[in-house]
Amino acid sequence: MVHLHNSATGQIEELKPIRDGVVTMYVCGPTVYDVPHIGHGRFVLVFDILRRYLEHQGYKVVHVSNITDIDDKILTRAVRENLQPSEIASKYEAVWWETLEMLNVLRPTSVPHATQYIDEMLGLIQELVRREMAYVSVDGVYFDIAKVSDYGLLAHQTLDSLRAGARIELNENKRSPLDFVLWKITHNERWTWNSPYGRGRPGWHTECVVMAQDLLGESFDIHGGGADLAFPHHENERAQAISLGHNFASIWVHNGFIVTGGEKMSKSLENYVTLPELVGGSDPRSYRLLVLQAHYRSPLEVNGALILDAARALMRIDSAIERYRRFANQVSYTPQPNNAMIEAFSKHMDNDLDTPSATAGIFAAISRMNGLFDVGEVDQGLAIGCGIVELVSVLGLAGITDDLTIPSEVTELFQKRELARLKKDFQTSDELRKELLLRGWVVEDAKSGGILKPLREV
RNA sequence: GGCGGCGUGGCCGAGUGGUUUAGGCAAGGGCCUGCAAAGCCUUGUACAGCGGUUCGAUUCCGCUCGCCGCCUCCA
Repeated sequence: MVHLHNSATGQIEELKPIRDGVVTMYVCGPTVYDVPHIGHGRFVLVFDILRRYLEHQGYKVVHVSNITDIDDKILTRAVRENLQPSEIASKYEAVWWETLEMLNVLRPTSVPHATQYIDEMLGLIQELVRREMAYVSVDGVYFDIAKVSDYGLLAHQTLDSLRAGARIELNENKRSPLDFVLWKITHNERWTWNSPYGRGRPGWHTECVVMAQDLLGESFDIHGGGADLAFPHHENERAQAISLGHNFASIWVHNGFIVTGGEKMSKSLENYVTLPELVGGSDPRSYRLLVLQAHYRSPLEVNGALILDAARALMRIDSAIERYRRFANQVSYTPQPNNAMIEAFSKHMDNDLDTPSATAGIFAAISRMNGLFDVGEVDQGLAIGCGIVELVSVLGLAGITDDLTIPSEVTELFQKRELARLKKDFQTSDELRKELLLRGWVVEDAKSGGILKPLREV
């Protein structure tokens, strides 16, 4: 049974899908006005891992993640780059998907765009106004948070303490500083839509409510995003949905931040690193492993040295899997995974996605498998190795170069070296080994003969 | 000011009232090897400080110090 921490209750709760066998999950996606940074990478990886695990457990996962393609930041950027806002959005959305592909992140099952939902948003706003949950002011339509009795649920604060701490500029047009805009009336701006309230554009908090409910229904299982989205974004989404009498999300899942030098990574500081920079410089799986080795709700330190550490750890996984395959090719049966290890893995993952323990289990299994192969216990080693392959794949860590082809000149050089080595002509064999290394191939001499492996740069 | 979290061995990072105190990387030693690589074995005796509860606390409680996040756009 999968259990997850619910930000709404502060408790770890059992995931009880509304529909048997199907998990409906909405994850707040990016506003596409710039290249994604490693913070985006974390939330994407965390929810990708959750999804892969749920699918491994036999659930069908309906995974919706939006693209916010209308926002003040996009407009600002459009001016700066001298492009249309829609051009900015599609440009950075393209970068977004390219980067996620490098990270081996599964595409959501649906990717709604805010601009495709303007009519639906207006419909929701009108309904909120009709129910007197929202009011029309001179510069827009505002949601009246005082009408929601448990406003502050996700912030874990009372209305009074939220009010006391509010740092929002006073706005004469709002009844409470915490009221948020549903429809922003803007004249003389190029990217606006008609509405009963005047030309303008929707507020950010409305789009996710509309899109989530359109694609997942009035109630769904998981709503996720970064920890900073809990308040006010998710609070405000929830306020709108429950104002319509809907249950909305059952479990709210929020991931922790990326920190560098102990501080939250942000654009205003110099600790800002873009995702393409990070994953482009080395094996993109390194970042995924780093994310896996910390709990998703903890802050996570990321820097170049740690990425290198993870890359080395990845080599351990890869060479273990290569070793498993060599042994698997020598037996006449198809190995089956060791059950105990799969069960232990699931037990950890079921416990609020305890990926640190789950990955530790994989590394422990690698040691065991190697030990078994070392002493000739091939069958037991294969069962464990088979489990390793399965679990590594569940976590999205499977190597990209699994089915590698060896160029014929490399094979030739390798065979020459084997011969030289058999003749104990170590000088020649060492030269050939160097030659192969220059071509990107490593030779390891085992008892049974040389093994050719692609060179992995760290 | 309000709310929440954290301080673990060289680094990252889990976890737990006491049996073997994860895991990764790095470091030392050993085995294997023509050399290497990979692998295996092994060492490090960590839990901010001060009190309290307890037979026993890193783990529970209190206080102190330090750090961080949210309360505004933000993954």
